[in-house]
Amino acid sequence: MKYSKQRELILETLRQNPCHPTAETLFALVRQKDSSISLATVYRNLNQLAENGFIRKLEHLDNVARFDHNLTKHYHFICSECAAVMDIDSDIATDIEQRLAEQTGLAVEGADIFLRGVCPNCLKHKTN
Amino acid sequence: MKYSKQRELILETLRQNPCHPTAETLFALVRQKDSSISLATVYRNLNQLAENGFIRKLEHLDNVARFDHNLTKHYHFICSECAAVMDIDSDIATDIEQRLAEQTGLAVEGADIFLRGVCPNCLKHKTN
DNA sequence: ATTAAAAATGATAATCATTATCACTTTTAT
DNA sequence: ATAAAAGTGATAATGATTATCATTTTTAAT
Repeated sequence: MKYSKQRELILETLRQNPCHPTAETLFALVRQKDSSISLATVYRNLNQLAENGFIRKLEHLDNVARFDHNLTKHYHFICSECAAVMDIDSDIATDIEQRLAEQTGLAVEGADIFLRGVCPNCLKHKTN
Repeated sequence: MKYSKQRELILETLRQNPCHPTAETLFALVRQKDSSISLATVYRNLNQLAENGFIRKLEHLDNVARFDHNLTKHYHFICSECAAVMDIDSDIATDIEQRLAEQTGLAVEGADIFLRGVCPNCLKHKTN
């Protein structure tokens, strides 16, 4: 992977916005700093950064891919009202991969846990 | 929801094919019984059946929606080689929703757990 | 049984996130 | 300094899904 200033800007912007943004959201943010950057470049670099382990691609939260700068083991909570994403500590399901491997003999590579619900902010504003 | 013979055929076909098929796969299967059924009808009815709780829509396994006739609480394992989907008993992560609610105070509505790995069949055929 | 409104269908166009293409530019190892 | 490799911007293509719409089917009331 050769250096590019666009990629550096994209990574920096993701790290400054730990809200699990989509490629489109990041594109808008990055455009503020580099008005000529292309959407294709954002997509390309986000995928490449994820493939090389610099960021995490969350493909299955939404129907859009979201990107996460946080590489530590954790899961995600998505608000069914506002679609905000929160990190959830991995100790809510300890050793789930190991347990599955033991119980079933399957070759488990990883686990993704997505929790759905209403975030505190939306709960506060709900009338019903 | 008014009766339709197309919807009945779609539901019946899904129940006979518990392999978590996509809409396209079901379309091909259903076409064998009703050669004039439309792809739009398959999509429409699968969504409607899921909305009404007759089936489950698995939107976040793949980048395609898959449909599950099994309404009991369970999670999924997807093979990274062949994309086959297996049901995983929910006791691998007991009370995960309740634990999260207690630990964080979040209003948890549900949990989806996706396990990734290699299925027994692919493992057998892997050379490396 | 008849009928009229509501819902469903089939065909196909539209949408939307993402990827592919390609001429041109930047990076980097020599 | 330079040439190959990799990256970029613009835009076309893709593919799953949804929307549209004229026609048909279902269903509840007469």
